[in-house]
Amino acid sequence: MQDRVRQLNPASFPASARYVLYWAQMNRRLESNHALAYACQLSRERGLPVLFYEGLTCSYPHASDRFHTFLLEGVPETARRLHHHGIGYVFHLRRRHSDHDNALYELARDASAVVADDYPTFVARRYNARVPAKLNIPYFAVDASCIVPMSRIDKREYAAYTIRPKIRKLLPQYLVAPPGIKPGKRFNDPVPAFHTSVRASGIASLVASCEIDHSVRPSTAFHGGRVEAERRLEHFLHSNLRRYASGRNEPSARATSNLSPYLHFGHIASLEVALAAKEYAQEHKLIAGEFLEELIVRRELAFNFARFTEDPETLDALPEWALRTLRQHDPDRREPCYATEQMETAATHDALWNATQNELLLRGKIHGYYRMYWGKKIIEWSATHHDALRFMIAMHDRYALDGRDPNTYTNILWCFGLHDRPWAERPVFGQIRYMSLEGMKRKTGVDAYLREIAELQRTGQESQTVQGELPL
DNA sequence: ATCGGCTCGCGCAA
DNA sequence: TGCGCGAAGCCGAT
Repeated sequence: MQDRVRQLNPASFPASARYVLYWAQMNRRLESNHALAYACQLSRERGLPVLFYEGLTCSYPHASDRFHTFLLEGVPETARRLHHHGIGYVFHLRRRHSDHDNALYELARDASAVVADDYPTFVARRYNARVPAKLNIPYFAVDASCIVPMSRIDKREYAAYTIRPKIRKLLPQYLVAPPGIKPGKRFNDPVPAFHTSVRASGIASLVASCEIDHSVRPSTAFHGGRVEAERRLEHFLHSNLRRYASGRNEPSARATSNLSPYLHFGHIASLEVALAAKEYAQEHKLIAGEFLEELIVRRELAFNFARFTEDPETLDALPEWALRTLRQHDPDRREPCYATEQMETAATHDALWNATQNELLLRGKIHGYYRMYWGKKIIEWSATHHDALRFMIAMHDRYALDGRDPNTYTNILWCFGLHDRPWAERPVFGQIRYMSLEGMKRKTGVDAYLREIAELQRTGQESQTVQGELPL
């Protein structure tokens, strides 16, 4: 556990306190959560109960019905499970910009310590840089997101091939069930007035009452929450794991896990998914290697990148050769060259690209393989490389349920050469790897994907099954 | 249908 | 210091 815990301020424990406070910034689950387990460990050592705090504000960029709905859909189940374990729960919904935004500090006043997520992007990164110094109680950040703790890799890795042997070597030590949730005492205090009770039937009206962007509708495909995450994992294991290796780069086969939104919102842990996939593969004589490579090696490479990068949202983070070649080709003429509105509304000349953009607009996620194509074409059609990067990040921030994640930035910057190698020089891209529509047509079922997305656009409904897949 | 070249630099072996 | 090889490819030659 010590590999996962960092105290981010010099404060010591106060003489008296009412609880240990767990601040669920990213990991909103009870299961397979080293951070919550650490809060429970402290609570046992100090004979205190645990209070689980989760906040949702209207004020972060691109707050919308899509993100609010997904997050709120997880809240009733979280409340139920916490109650069952005797852990207190405060959920604070800041609906208006004028509402008070002091919940964490108010709760910390009666706390013995704060335990938060060690997470290298988005709000958690900013909070962990700012908040600990303002508290006079210990503030611990716990790595509950990676299987091999980020602290075990001591430098920024160059590519998958350099981190892979390190992870393989450490994996036996960490691919094990984490400590359980046993608080030192049951939480019995009344919850503060700013707690918001959420019922599944009330989510739509709650979302409507928030000062957020109501034009970004909830995803057609993904509902949030622990129960939904577990259901998708089961579905993946039974229906898709055996064809993952052959079908993962065939979007119309729908052979991937679709767990990235749940991993990002912390409804499920990659550790649980990995253990479940390994066990299922053993029982059913399958090979889970390719899936585990994606889930562990490449995901943790992304966390390693974000952790060791000053600002993962800029091109500065690229390797020297990529920066050099991009700089050289930035003045190249783009043909066509689209304004961002034209791309955002999926109105380019390229039907496949438009479909990937529509998938993002409607589902809130693009299939991993087509997302590379999506990004490469944005580089090809944007006035500058800087514009291309800004647009890709903005699209994920605004529409993607798996956006703002280390994986997001790594996948986007991969399109600019990160973790990749140079290739034959060409206009606009320089030595950055190029991808073509012809390649996509040759290697994937573009027509089937176009039909699927067109159907989704027409009906607003997901068609439930494809060949080889069991009903969800 | 398949193959090699494209091109840089990391990390290990020596 | 030398050498093998790498997150998803392209392209032209055969």
